[in-house]
Amino acid sequence: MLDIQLLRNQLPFVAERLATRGVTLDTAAFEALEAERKLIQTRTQDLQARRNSLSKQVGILKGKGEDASAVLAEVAGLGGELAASEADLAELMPRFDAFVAVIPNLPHESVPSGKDETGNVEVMRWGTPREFDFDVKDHVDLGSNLGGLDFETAVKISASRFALMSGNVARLHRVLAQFMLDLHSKRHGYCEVGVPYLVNPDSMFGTGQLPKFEEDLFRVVRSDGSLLYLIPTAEVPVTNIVRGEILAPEVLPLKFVCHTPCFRSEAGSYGRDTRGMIRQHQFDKVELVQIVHPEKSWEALEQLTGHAEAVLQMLELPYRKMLLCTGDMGFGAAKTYDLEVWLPAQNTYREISSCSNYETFQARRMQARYRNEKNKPELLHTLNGSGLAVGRTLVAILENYQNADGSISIPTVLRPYFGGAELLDKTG
RNA sequence: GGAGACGUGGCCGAGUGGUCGAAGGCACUCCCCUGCUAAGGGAGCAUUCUGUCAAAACCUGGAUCCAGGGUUCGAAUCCCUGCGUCUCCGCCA
Repeated sequence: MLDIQLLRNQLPFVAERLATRGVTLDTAAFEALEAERKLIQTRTQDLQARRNSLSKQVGILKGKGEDASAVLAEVAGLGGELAASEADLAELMPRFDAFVAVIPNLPHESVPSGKDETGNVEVMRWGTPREFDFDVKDHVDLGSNLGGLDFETAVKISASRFALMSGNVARLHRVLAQFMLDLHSKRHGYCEVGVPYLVNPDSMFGTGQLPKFEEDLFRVVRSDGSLLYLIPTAEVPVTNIVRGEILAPEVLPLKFVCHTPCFRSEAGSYGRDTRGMIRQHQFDKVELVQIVHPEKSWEALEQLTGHAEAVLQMLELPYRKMLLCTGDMGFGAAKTYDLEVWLPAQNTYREISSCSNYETFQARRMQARYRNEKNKPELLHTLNGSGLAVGRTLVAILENYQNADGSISIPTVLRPYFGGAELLDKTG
């Protein structure tokens, strides 16, 4: 959420920055809401002040045993007007809040302007795509050959866009997650956390999924009618750890790593990436989250992105690092790097990690603060990034490490997890 | 699932409808005193919104004692609902 004061005081500037994202801020609508708010709120508060002071007088008079009927009559006359004014305010504020809640974050000044993904800027490439002297198979064929990837059975059990992994594929998938957790917790200084996979609407609001993106979520209706949502990313439960908290500055930065399944309805993506594991309703991801001092978030973004890159580098997977342009960034992000891994079967780079600094955008929604040098509560900055998407990493390993006979060489850093083995084949 | 108890500031804890945003204690900050890592004295110490202001500070006012409703001129205090915690029983591990 944006700072209300910024909207009030620098509306043209906000509108201009949002326009770079392709978002049109209805400034006239905001000004109308703000004018109405100011009128109704000040009127309501004046009436409340009057009511409070008269009621206090009643108490004083009665305490002295004197007659309070004159004051009571006066305050009685206020009742209707006050109730009406409070009702007006109660009607207006949700509209006001709803307006502000769907305004995206302002892009950082270092973010290039652009309409869509074609405006993204390649920052660097790492590694060289391998030359194959045989026809490459895609991960679906490779996984099937290994006897461990079965989408038909997954459909029988559940629905399309789910996968059934077994044997060596399931094991490789599990090992990848464990490798990432080990790396981030032992070498990069993150605290591993285990979190609920179902979260309440407040948490979804806090990180920005609600109210605007409900259609992307799976939701669960409980017997009492209340709602829980399946997490679309561990970012939601992990970042919400600090919701409503005022942290002591010395605990910063908080760094969490968390492995969870992620559930996305993928509404609106019909027909895209229908083959294979690239786009699933459920996928595993190891997420990095940092809660930092506001002056430290930009260096933290570089650091966090580097931690995600380290996974790719250690797995020796070629990738490129993209700086997203204004038009391609997510709702709450001020700046985002995407990491894209090379997929031989698609002959292209595909997103495998997205690392963002949200500055105060999520913290304001969550009221996540720390005590600053003046001992006053001040909003934190939040960041998160995939480190990495496990399903897509599995795809990348299968495709990049495939051999002519359909077996898969095991990346060096993973071999300890396989008892030193160097090759995965059907026998697993 | 059944029965009961409870939800107050960073923590503990008082508060039985009226000047309570809230006694007292602990912790913390500042000052004084003190020659010895102790003790004593004084002061301060919730959050948030709003008005004024270019802005900040100050100041004005509103709101907040789990949440949401209700009763009342007035609610931390009474009533209802929900959520949470604890204890006992049942159930399942």
